[in-house]
Amino acid sequence: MPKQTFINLPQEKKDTILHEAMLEFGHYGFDLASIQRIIEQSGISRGSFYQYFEDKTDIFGEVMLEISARKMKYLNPVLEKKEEYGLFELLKEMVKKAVHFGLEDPVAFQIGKDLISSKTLDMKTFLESMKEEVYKRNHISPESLYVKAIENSLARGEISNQYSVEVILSYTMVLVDKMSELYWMHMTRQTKPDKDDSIITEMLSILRYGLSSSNKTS
Amino acid sequence: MPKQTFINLPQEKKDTILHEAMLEFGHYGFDLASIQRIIEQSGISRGSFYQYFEDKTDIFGEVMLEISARKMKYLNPVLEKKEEYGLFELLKEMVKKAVHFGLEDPVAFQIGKDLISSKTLDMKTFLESMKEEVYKRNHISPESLYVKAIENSLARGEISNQYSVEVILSYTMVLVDKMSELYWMHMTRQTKPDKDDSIITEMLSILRYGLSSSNKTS
DNA sequence: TTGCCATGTGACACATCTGTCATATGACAA
DNA sequence: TTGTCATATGACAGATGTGTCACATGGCAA
Repeated sequence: MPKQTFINLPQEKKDTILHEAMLEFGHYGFDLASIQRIIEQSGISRGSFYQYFEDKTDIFGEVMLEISARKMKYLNPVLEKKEEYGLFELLKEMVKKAVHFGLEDPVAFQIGKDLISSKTLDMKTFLESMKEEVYKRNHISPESLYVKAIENSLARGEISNQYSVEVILSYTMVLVDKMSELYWMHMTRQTKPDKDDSIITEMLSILRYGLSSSNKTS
Repeated sequence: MPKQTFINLPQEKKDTILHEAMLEFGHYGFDLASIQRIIEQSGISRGSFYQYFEDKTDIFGEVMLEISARKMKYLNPVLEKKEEYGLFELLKEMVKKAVHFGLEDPVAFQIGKDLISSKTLDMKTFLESMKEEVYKRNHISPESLYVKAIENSLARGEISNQYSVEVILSYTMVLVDKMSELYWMHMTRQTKPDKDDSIITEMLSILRYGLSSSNKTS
């Protein structure tokens, strides 16, 4: 957690520092990110930095919280209606919102995407507790979200009960990632308007048929 | 490429150095790996190291080639019969072999698994050319392998032609990763014998039904 | 034996980074 | 005005890392 000194800072200064830190972490990843460069870019002195934060991990945590807060703004409209969605609609909406977040806030997006791979031993446990914190703040986790949607769809008979929820969940989560990646590539390469989500539709229809009850008797 | 001096070395010494380098890269990843530690562990001097290799990238490349050579030993039995397999059998065999490789050569496995995430800018292009090199040496690439299998299965009517090959390929490759991960976790946590591949079977059957022609008319 | 050449060695120069500390600044209260 | 306290600063110590270079060693050929 940042020190009180940082919290007391005028919002503008806080924003600058966090922004520069985001750029640094996004560009170099955690391990290679340099406090040196962050303070140079932010225009604060070395001494000040250590009066704001304990160390690199500390500011990194703050950056992660900021990013997750921003991302939640995009996801919340979907989450609020989560009871209404079946699994497939939920997946589609989540993918679209995640990518829209990336398009409109690329700096934040970049970090969340592939910063998750540090080799510092302490880092893995730190990231785990980070996730816990984020889930706690937002009263939600991907697992609980998707498990609920899966159970809903099971109850509705949209999904065959021949598969275990664990396997469906794994399947689901890995597809979310892949669909996001493909949709992202599609959205960033095309100059076309926003509307073409045919890639998501196509991948989801494979999933839908794969999980459909009709297989049960085949 | 390593210098001639390294190539001239007695095999035992070469093995020691590459082994220690593998441990180092596996433990710390490329960015945080230290030549210092590699030479300490290998018992060679700093000067010698630079007479063997240009720099860290150089020895890393050699390590990657060694790993891919080892992995190919596991995959080759499958690849030799690739024409005989349909997509689903091929996927199953590839996953099983990849995990068996991991079980029997964990050090090598670890590096291949998640070392692919360096942030050094040059690194991304380096890794790309590395892959090219490996594919060239083995006259194969995952893409070509799976595309062929998909086309075979399409020809046999096992797969509906309502989906594009690109989407099926994406689907396939991401599932290979996930199935490997799950099967790996299963194999490393259980003390049970080797035989239980039910997780793979379950995930593949979702894929099989998802891609099956019968959906076409539904 | 002598001389040559491939190989081995570690001290060294230079760079980068982190975290600390003595000191400066500036605002506000007494 | 003066004293106090939060904040700001950058020089500094200490760690770690890379790549080089002048010199040592040891085997082999003449």
